[in-house]
Amino acid sequence: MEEMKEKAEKLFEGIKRHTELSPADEEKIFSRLTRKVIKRKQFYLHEGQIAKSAAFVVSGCLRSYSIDENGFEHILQFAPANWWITDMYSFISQKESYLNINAVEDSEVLLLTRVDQLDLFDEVPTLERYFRIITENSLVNSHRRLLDNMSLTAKERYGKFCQVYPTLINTLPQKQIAQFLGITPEFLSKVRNESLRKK
Amino acid sequence: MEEMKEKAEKLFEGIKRHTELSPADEEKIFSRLTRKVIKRKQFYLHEGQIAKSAAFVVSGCLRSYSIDENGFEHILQFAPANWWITDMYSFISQKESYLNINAVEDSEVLLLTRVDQLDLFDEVPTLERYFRIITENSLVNSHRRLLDNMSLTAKERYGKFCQVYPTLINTLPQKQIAQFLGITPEFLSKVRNESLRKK
DNA sequence: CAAAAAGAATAATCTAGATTAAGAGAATAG
DNA sequence: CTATTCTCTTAATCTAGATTATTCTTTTTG
Repeated sequence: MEEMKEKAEKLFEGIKRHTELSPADEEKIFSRLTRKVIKRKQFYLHEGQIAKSAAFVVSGCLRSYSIDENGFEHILQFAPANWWITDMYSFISQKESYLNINAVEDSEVLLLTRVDQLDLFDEVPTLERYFRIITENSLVNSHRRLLDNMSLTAKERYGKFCQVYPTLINTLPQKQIAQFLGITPEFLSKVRNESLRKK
Repeated sequence: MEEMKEKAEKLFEGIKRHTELSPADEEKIFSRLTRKVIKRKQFYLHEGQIAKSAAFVVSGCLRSYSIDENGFEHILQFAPANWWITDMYSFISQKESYLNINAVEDSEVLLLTRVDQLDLFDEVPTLERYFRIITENSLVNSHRRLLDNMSLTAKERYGKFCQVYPTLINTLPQKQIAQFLGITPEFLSKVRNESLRKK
C-alpha cells in the first residue's frame, strides 16, 4: 500500500510542524491508521453512535452538526483537508454521541481509534504532544467563536467567516454557512445582498 | 512554606484523578508554582498584556471576559476552586491577550508560567497528559456551550446554567450571569420572574 | 453610619433576526 | 432530457430579546 503511505505523509508533515517525529515513530503511527472513502452526503457518524475513532481528512471536506428538538441543524465544525474531526465528547468518553458527521463533498480520511490513540500516546510520547497542541488551538478557536457569537451581529460574523474560510465560501451551500453562523438561510441571503449593494 | 504545600495538594489530587504522579514528580511541579492572593475585583490579567502564566484557583473564583467595541462585557469562563484559568490564546502564543481576568471574590491562586509548564512537560510527561486531558474536556464544554447558544432560548440556557453551576447562582451578581449567558441583565430579570411565577 | 455607587425589578418601546410563503434557478436522479 | 428535488432570493409579518428609563434595594466606602 504505497499509495496510503503517501496520504499519511500529509499527517506526518502536520505533526512535524508542531513537534519532532522519527521514521520509527511514523511507522508506529502508520500501522494504526485505516483508510476510508466517504462519498458526498454519506455519514461518518450518526447521533447516538459511539465515536470509536477520529478522522484525519486527506481530501474533501466533512462537517459535524447537531440537530435540535425542532429539527434544525447547527454546524459545529467544517473539516477541510489536513484537519481532524470527530465528536470529541463521544471520542474521549466512549459514550453516545450527540453529533452527526457527514461528507460535504467526496472525501478520503484516515481513521485512528481512541484505543489505538491512547496506546500510541505511550509508545510515541511526541504524538501526545501533537494532540495536546492541536487541542489547545481548537480550544482557542472555539472560545473565539463563542465570543464572536455573543458580541458580533450576523453581518459581522459573515464577514469574518469570509476572511477565515475564503475557500469554503464558494464550495459550500449557503444553507450550511448559515447553519454555521447560527442564522437562517433567508437572513444570510439578505445580509449578502446588502453587502453586495454597498460595493 | 508548609502552608503552600497544603494548597498544591488540591492540584495534585486533581492531576491524580486523571493520571499517575510520583512524589518526585510532585516535588518538580511544586518548585515551579507561585502563590498569589487576588482580592475581589483585582485583576490577574488585563486585555493587551501577555498571559505569562495560567492560574490554578485554590479558593475563591475568577472570571475571564472580553469587552466589545460598544463597551459590553462578555464572560467566557468562571473559575471556582480547583479550576485553571488563563487567556489560552495569549498563554500558548505569548502574544497580546484579548481577555481580561479578575477576581469575583477574594481568591488565592497558584501560578505556572508557560515556560515552566513546557519545561515540566519534558521533565514530567505525566503532567503533559494531565493538561492534554483537561484541555480535551474544556473543548467539549466549549463546543456544548456553542451549540447551546445556537439552539436554546435564553430561558432554557438559564435553566441549564442553574443545573450546571448551582453554587454560582447565589454567589454571583445576576449581571454577570447574564453576561455569561449572552443576554442583558434586564432580560434575565424577566426570565427569572417568569420561572418563579410558574412554580 | 450616611452618602454614593452598584445591583435588581418593572415597564414601554424598538429592532435584529425568525418565520412563513411563494417563485425562480440549479442540480440530480431516474 | 424531463421530473423532482434542492437551493436561493425576495418580501411581508412576527417575536425574542435589546434599549431606555424609572424606581427601589443592596453594597461599599469614606
